[in-house]
Amino acid sequence: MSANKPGGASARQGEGRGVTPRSLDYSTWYTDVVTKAELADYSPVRGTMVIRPYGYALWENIQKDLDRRFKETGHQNAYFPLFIPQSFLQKEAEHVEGFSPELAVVTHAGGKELEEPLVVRPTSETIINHMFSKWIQSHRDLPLLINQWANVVRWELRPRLFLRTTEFLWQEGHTAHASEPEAREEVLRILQLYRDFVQDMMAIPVVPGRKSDSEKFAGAVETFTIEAMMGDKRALQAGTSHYLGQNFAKAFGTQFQNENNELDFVHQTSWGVSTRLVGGVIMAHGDDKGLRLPPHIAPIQVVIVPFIRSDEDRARVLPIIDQIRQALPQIRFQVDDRPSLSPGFKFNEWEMKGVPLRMEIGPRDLDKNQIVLARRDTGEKEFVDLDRATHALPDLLEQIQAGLWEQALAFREANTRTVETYEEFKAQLDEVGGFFLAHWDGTPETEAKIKEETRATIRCIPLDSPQEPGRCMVTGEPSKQRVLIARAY
RNA sequence: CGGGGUGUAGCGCAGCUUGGCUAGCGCGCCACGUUCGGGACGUGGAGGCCGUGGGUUCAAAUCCCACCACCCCGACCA
Repeated sequence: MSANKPGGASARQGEGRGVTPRSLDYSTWYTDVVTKAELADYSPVRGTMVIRPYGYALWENIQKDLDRRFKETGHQNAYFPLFIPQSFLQKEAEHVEGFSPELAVVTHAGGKELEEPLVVRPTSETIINHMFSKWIQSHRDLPLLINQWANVVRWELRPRLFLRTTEFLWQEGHTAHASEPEAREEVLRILQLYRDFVQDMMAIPVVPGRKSDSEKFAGAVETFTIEAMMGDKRALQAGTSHYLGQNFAKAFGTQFQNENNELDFVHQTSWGVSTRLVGGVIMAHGDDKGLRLPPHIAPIQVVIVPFIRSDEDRARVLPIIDQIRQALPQIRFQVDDRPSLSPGFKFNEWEMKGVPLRMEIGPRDLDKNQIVLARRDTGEKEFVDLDRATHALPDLLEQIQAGLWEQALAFREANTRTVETYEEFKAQLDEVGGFFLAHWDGTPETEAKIKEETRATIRCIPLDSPQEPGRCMVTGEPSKQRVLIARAY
């Protein structure tokens, strides 16, 4: 039976109340979760999406915490324009080569053809350097630590909700420093910041590492990455931090006078995470009932479903709810008192939306002076004495945060293998998939061969794995360290 | 760009092979009532340029041609 006939995978999409099971069709499961949890919806222009209020609230929570971390490390927010003169892109050779194929270009405006076409920014290194070159004169102007929250456009060939949309939201940090060591320190500081954020807030374990030359950012000297494992065992690049060296500084003349009265080019970094993180949290934690959100970033942490059948019930139940909410102002509550829907319907809906904790309360509970708490991560229900509720709720949220982390970590560990030979690698990749730690001779030729033959890529050269002499699994040439290889999004 | 599909009510689909009745079904939506501790039920109701343009025909959702859009798989990528 072909995939698009009735009964095939895509025919199931959107059907019924639940989502397509992950085991049946992971890709359709993902799309189902995004649309049914009301995170996003398709927009009329190919590859673009509308981020719906619930999805946007999730992004805002991500933004809020990251923004705080950026500011704590001395960065300031600014905003640079969407339009960039086409000639700017062409000033840095690798940059233009890397981005040309995916640019959206404005050629007409105000009813006339433009003198010079404008590129809709795919990233802002060029326009920011243009400005930096005006703002920086002295070593006293450095370091310059700028971040911007923005939308960017990349005309990707194969879009996918949140993971790769034509237009996406992100933050891009751009910094200029007086020396290479200082800039490199910044690159790793941000990588660590990203790692802490994704692990502590999103409960997704990541492998920090350096990208191979062929995988690095167009125009960078070195690119660092955090790589996460998704529920189908594929890798997701969750954030990148680039050491740009003096490449852009030289292209744009971003110079300063140092303490020795010499003119020098600044050393730069850039780094970003995007709305792709939302896709990451879906695929790292979601199950066949839908989304499972880590409490630290969940727009709604506790949904309260009251059982109310009469005014008398209402008079008993609502004050208790108010009391609990007032006692816990730090928790994000939502009370679902929609009268026309049955409790079962509500339970399923909030499970689809991944709310970490559900609190049930009705006359029957109040008779016993208790409430019911149901965890989204384990599905467990427990009865809690009313007077213990204000302690139980925050405790449980932390347990759920930790529980999701433990599950994701255990899953990654169980699906990460060290392999010695290319045959072993290929067999295991097809049979079980996942992350592979293997020796590589460091050449682009071998890297290309692996990619060509297996569709897996070298995700990174991990930073925190030990130096360990070995032989490349493909060529047998010497290698100093194992690298992380996987199929990726 | 290559391969595979799909466009019919808000969503999911049937109808097309073999042209013809008032274009159906499920879910959702609206009103009222009964329900409500794991996806409730009854009654009544609203909602359609059948993707777009052209052609064939007495007659087109249905046949022919062209176009457009979107989805899935690959190459590019945060």
